[in-house]
Amino acid sequence: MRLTVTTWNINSVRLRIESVLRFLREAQPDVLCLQETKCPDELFPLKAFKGSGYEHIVFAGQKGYNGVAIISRFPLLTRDVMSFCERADARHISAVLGPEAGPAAGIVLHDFYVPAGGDVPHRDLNPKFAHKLDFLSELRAWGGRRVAGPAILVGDLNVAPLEHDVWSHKQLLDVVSHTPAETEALETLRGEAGWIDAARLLTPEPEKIYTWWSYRSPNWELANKGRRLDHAWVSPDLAGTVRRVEVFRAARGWDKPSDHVPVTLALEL
DNA sequence: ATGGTAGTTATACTA
Repeated sequence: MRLTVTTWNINSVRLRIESVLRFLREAQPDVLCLQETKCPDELFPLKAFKGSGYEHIVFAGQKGYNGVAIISRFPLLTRDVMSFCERADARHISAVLGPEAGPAAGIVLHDFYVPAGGDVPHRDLNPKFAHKLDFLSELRAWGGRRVAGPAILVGDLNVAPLEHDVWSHKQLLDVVSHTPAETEALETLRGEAGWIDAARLLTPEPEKIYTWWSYRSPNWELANKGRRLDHAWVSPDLAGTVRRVEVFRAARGWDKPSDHVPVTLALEL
């Protein structure tokens, strides 16, 4: 079977609910993992998904900031939420695909939203950057222990780890999301835990891949000063099943867009 | 070299 899992930082699920439904109609992934839903649980737009074919939804939100959700065609088991840095931030949710998913049953889905880290890339000057580095350290401590059995980790990791994950490696070396402190931390924790970067498995460097274009840059399409902040990783046992990683760039040009676009991982199981 | 935009929420804050 073909299993498709999309990750998308939606930057307010309520404001962009019509874009979410449009994407589901057009791309029809099996699972959609959202970040930055910016929505308290009691206000999550569950009813909007009724009748859409996506009846299995887990979410963890908070007022105003952060928030993650997994929206699935297949039943989801064992919703789990981890907290990092001793904060109540809604930055992770996981679930397991149920028996109805056939060959995909039992795959663990992790949906992450890593802190953006503010503007100044120095831990002593910027508590938000310190929080980001601490979050990555905790992710490293967690990842090494927990990857056993088939698993997929997706999300807005807010780091563009490789040289060709940004429009200009040299110009972004001191810009938060591409500093060596972040890129080395992310690559180290990924490697130690054995996660495979699915996008780079199929599209190795030096080909550029971007999934985010700043709101602050006019003419995003022409300037194309993007970064690859959104990732899809698979456990080693799934590496041989990766068939496609698609960046849905068109969504950046939709009305009232998110600054991130959907990224869809396709596995043949 | 700087400031640029967007969302939530109602004032700064986060990105």
